[in-house]
Amino acid sequence: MPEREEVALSSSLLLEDQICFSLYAASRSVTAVYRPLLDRIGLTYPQYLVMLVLWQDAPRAIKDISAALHLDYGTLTPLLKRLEALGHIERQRRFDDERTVTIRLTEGGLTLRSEALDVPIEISRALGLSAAETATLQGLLRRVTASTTEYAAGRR
Amino acid sequence: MPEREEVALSSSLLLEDQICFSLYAASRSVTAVYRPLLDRIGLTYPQYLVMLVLWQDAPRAIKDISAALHLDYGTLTPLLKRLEALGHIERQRRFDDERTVTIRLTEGGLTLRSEALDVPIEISRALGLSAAETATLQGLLRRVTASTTEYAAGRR
DNA sequence: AACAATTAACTTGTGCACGAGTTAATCGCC
DNA sequence: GGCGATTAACTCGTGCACAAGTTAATTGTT
Repeated sequence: MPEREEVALSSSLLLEDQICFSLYAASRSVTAVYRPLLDRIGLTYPQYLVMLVLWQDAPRAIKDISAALHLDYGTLTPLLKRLEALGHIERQRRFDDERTVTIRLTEGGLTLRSEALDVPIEISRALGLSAAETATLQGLLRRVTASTTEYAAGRR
Repeated sequence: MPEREEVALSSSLLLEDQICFSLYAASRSVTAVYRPLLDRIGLTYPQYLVMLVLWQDAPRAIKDISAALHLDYGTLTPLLKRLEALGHIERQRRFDDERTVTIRLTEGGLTLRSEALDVPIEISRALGLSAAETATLQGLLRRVTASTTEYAAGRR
């Protein structure tokens, strides 16, 4: 077979062998399921994630939202301004530390939560996994995130 | 406990319960590991995916690249123009069907492959999973992609 | 042969992600 | 108490993703 090159087993460059591609494809495909559901309440997927963080515990500093979602200010600052324009949140400088901006939920932002309650149900249906499989997947994904985060930190 | 609302078990809005977030976080974290590796050969991660597709089988129509990566023309057209500007690919209208644009590898695009050979090795090291775990993860991710794709198609 | 429908690719506009550089407030240290 | 270092947030520029609309070539139907 002269037209097929010999490569080391663990270094295949075939697309379907790359875990990264499965991850990337799955992530985009799941986000695509969220889109029409979130359209109904007027949020994008990253905006929904920020609201999840705030519904869990608000008011919070932007720094804390950043840490929870692993997103930097360059992403969050404009996103939070859009959420503010939508009337879901308010930003406020802290008295005792003028560097910090605190994000609080408005009345509207709080009541939006009840409209989002059925989103996770619909999503878990779309994933088509059993509870056990979901748990396995989540465990593996968390380990991947932890390993790669540490790996990246080690190269800094 | 009056300050903690009662919610149905399967519809938690807690961030850490959302599989989607684990998926989103893992995908971005893995891409972050690729970034410095791909910087060395001057590619972004999506550009690298396109090159993987082409190294596997070129020349190909843009339509085929789109199908392989589940990316639409709005993403691919400018990306391919950048790869062309880098000298890795060439675009060419097909004689027998003037609608189709065929993408072929240049000499430079072909030799780039050898420089990319050690990327997957480094990545699999960074993931920190055994071969068996990697296989399990990939299997679950593929099922998620298949289920969600079908689910989205059913709502069209 | 004529023409409606489909198809491949492109364009435009919006919203992430992220790197790099900037600003202003606070902290640490002498 | 003063001053360099750090920190929180912002800004700017690039490159995806994706929806929606456009264009030109091809196909299918009569």
